[in-house]
Amino acid sequence: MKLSKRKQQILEAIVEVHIATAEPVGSRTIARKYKLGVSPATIRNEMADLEEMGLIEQPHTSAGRIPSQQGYRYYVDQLMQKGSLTEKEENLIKAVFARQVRELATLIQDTIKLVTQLTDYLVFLSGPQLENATFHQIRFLQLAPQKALLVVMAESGWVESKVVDLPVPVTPEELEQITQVFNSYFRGLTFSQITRTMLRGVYDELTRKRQLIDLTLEIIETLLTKESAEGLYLGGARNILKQPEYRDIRRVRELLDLIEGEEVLKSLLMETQPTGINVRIGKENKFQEVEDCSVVTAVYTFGGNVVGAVGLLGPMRMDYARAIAVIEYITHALSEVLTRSRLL
Amino acid sequence: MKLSKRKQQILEAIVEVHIATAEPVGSRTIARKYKLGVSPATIRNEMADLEEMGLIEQPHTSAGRIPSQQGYRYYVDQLMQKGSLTEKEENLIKAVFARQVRELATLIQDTIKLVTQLTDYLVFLSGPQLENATFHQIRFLQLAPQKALLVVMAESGWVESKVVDLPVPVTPEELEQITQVFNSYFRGLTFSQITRTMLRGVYDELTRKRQLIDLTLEIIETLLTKESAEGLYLGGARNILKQPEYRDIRRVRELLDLIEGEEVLKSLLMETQPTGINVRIGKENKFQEVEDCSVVTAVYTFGGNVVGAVGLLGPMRMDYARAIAVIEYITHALSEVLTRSRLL
DNA sequence: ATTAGCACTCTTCAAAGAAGAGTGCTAAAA
DNA sequence: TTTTAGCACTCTTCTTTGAAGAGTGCTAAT
Repeated sequence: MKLSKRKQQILEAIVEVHIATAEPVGSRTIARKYKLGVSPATIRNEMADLEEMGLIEQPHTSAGRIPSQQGYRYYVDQLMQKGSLTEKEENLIKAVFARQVRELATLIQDTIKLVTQLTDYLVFLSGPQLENATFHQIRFLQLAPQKALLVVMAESGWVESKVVDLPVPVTPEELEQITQVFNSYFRGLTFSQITRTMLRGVYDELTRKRQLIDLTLEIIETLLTKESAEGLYLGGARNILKQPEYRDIRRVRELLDLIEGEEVLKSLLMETQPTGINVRIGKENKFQEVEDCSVVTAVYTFGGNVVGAVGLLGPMRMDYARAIAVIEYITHALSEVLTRSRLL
Repeated sequence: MKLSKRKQQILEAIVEVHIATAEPVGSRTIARKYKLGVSPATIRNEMADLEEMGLIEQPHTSAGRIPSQQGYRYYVDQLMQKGSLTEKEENLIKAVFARQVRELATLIQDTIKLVTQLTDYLVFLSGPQLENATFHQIRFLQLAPQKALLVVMAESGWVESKVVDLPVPVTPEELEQITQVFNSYFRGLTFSQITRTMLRGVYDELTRKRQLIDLTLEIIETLLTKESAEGLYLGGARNILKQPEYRDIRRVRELLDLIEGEEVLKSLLMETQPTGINVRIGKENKFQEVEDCSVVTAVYTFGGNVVGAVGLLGPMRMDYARAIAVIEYITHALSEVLTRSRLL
């Protein structure tokens, strides 16, 4: 779709003013705020054209115009200036991520909180998936005749374990045999090649030399409070109520349904393309539940592999430039911290 | 506070009708629905008395009456008939709890969902605390010169483990030494006596005899997706919007603040008295944030010890009889399942 | 002690009107 | 041919008004 320079300017003005005010934008407002050197009447003519092209629409006969879904799309693809964070904001992010990271769950919660502070949208994040990690080995630690601890290790250094209630009494030799089988068969494969689901990372902080007893004590403590690395993490639900779109309680209800349902948000993260920032506007989303919302997502990585995604959900009238800038910065920072701290 | 039989009947009528309708209750309504054998005028006189005693109040000069906080309290303590679940509802609960429980997290989520279906209030639940469990032993499994898996066991059978990055290279003998120290010093003490925090349970299902390899595979899978046993679990936020009290977006905002804040809800669960059902009405709650809400909580147990609590939060105009019945039934059922399935 | 009757108060709802914003069209100007 | 001033018209929003309804408190009669 080709637009004259002036039509572009007018469309941009409509989108930007509407994003800022949540109100329909009239020809006078544009003439006043953006000095295009033409009168409102001329702008009106152009607006009639833009409406015919489907880029803007009129809520009712005598209101200003609001961008249509396609209008937003054109804006995002062609007109929008790349946004950036203030130095202060970047420093805030760096400060949070510079802290020594003990627990993956803490890191994720901190990230959510951070994004919550930086935007007024719903923040959602999928915990690291380990599908593409490489199996290293398993080990058994027998605890009782019918009870053992199974330890799973990935080549990256990730280790996880779980108690197994054995169906029958088993000798150490039998356990050893199973271990052999696994380790010879699976070494070097990714977990997704072995099973299908794959999550959870473990790591621990370094402490001083001779304080091994203290350390052990501390480990017991953190062990007992450790949190999941799977599933969906959320924040900012309260923020989104600031948006005038959510003045109607029904919209809020739909939003809470979405949040409690989880599946849609998970799918949105799953579908995220690994390259760049994904922007889905209105009905571009496959899910009916979010067809009047927009979603900005991007993946984050560990050692170059995609392991999860972060998303923002807001009204179509979202500040795309800012949302994109925040998601971009955060996913990069998160990838870096994750890789650096070897939490996976 | 002594009330005549008739005043009691009138107060009960006001509370019950108001709970059902969310509207102020007038003298005529009471005369019509409850056959007290007196005219509206008489009821009006009694209502004037009840108002003077602080049990009911008038939103404005010419509206009906609504119960005051003290009115609800009197109702809950003196007038309310004990509620009960329908057979169908009890069967639903039994059906859910009869399923083989693999994961503690799943059990908790199921419980929340259940209560969400049974009431229209916010459901919140604290995961099992293990403070009062008894330490049994620890074990180390060395994974690398500076890396080991620490396994912690409680006498109840609970086991948890975590990878430890050792600050310096350690010999197996040194690890053995530390193990000895811990096991001799701490055996028989509760975790709260040893450290302060204490959570997380692990268990696994029994499978068939020779399928150890399959089992191991499955364990890897579930291990990688295991979830936290700590913290606060929530549900039913969407439900509570059905309450007319939450037609105002500001109330919803406060509610979301409460949910995202978590601290207040956690405190409410912490403060729950171990005996019976706790009902806190309006300002009886210490927290300003919930001073126009009511909270019904009760603890659940494992092997006789209190390990967590379940709560319902709703408007003061809550159906107390039902809320209490649900919480009572659920906490008992949960305690029983937990103990039976040895998840802790 | 109870009740019928009634004046009074307050809320809620709908209708009506005024104000304001913005458009589209026409005819004139550039 | 493009732009613009002018103006009638439409639609929303806000305020006012008035009527209807619910419920009370008081008084006097039962």
